[in-house]
Amino acid sequence: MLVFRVVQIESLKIESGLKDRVYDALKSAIVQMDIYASEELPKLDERQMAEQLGVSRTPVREALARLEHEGLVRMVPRRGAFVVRKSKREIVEIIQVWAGLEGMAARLATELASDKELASLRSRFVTFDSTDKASAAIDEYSDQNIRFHQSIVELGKSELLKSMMDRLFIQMQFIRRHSVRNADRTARSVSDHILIIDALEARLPERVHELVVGHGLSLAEHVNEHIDYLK
Amino acid sequence: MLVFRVVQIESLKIESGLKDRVYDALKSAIVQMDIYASEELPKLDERQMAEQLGVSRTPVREALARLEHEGLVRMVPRRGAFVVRKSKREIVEIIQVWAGLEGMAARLATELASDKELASLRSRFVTFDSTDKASAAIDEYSDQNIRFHQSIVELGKSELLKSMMDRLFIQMQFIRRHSVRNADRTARSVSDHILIIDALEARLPERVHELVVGHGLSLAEHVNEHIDYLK
DNA sequence: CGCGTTATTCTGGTATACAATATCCCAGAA
DNA sequence: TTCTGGGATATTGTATACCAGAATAACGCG
Repeated sequence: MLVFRVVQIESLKIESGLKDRVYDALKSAIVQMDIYASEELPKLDERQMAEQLGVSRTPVREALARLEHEGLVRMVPRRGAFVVRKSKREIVEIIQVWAGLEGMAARLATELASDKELASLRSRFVTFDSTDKASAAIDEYSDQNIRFHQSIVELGKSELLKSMMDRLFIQMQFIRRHSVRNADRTARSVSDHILIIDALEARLPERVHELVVGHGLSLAEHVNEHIDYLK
Repeated sequence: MLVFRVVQIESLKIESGLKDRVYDALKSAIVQMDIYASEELPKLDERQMAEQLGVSRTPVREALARLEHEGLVRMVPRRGAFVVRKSKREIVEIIQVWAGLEGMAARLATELASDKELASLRSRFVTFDSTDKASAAIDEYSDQNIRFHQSIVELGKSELLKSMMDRLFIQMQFIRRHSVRNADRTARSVSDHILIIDALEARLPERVHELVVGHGLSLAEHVNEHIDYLK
């Protein structure tokens, strides 16, 4: 049985230690990698990475452990760390969970978001795309799309919700780069967004929840049916 | 003559390293602690714990890092690791997220659960409580209640969903021990469960989703209004 | 006698050393 | 020539050593 000493905690200072910088470096490196390009899984060498970053293996291992917990990396005992390649099923699960969480965020937003915030949401996302969706910048629309969903999360005003969705979002980055830019889906997406904003302004929690979840699940279904480069 | 079958070793290999055992030991120790009993936060001393467990500090630190990531422990740079005490707001957020995920699980279950599984769900959870809810075992009902919700999660058949809810569940353990056993809530809970099972059997995704979410959120509200020992 | 300053100690963060084991290559036999 | 087995090598897992900063105690000054 473990015995713990008891102390009083006073200040909670937040310093970004070495391991955090290593973590950030590794994460961005991993996200940048094109996982689905080669057949072989890239292996992450601790020594090599430590040397490249100019630190010892210790913070590298801590960073890898965090990345493993977030699902970006798999550490096999005595074998090393590997970047994980998600199966289609796993990707679909991620999107489904995302949908559930975003739905809850939107639901909470009907109680917690101010009129001003909702007005801002509408002005930022409705005026822009609906007019010239067919024009040029599909990438720009894609960014806009992401910002819309992240705004929804913000309006839910739940730190936990936000942090969990951030973690899932990292995983979705992989897919986003490859995701088909489907004009049909884009159009439907825009109209869905309008419906969602309407329901938010009408303060209808159940309806918003259902709209957001349905919107998210349609993406899951689309990925499940049309994305074939995933095993 | 002996013939050996060729097996896939990777899936069978269950090597629990030293850090995993340390992790399990720490987690159970922390969960057992009564966090809200004393005013002071227990501090976790790395050296002391390493000595008690007969290992070096390294695996202890790795275990602490994992626990921090799961939200049970907070590591303050150069100050040490502390068991976290959740604020009421954080508890409410946990329950809300839980509700969102469980709702999604139930929704998925309307497509993925077999008739047999749903029948089993009904037989296990309806017959039992509705008759003698006022009788004796409130604790037993509480366990039954948990099993019901975990069954819902299982039926969603999403590993990700399950793992995320397991993590949240650990956090809720703290609260559960203190949670008020309210007869009124218990009664409503039972009838809610019946409605949920009905909707599952009717394969109505939106309705099940809404029922489960509503059920979960009612707990969040209850905690928010009636639990005062949380700061 | 009390408060502020400084010195010591204690603890966590990082680096490094050691041990265990998986991988790889080559030699020898079928 | 190919397959198997054993050893060399490389890499991870764990332990220990060292360093920096914070908590604490001791000391001196008002």
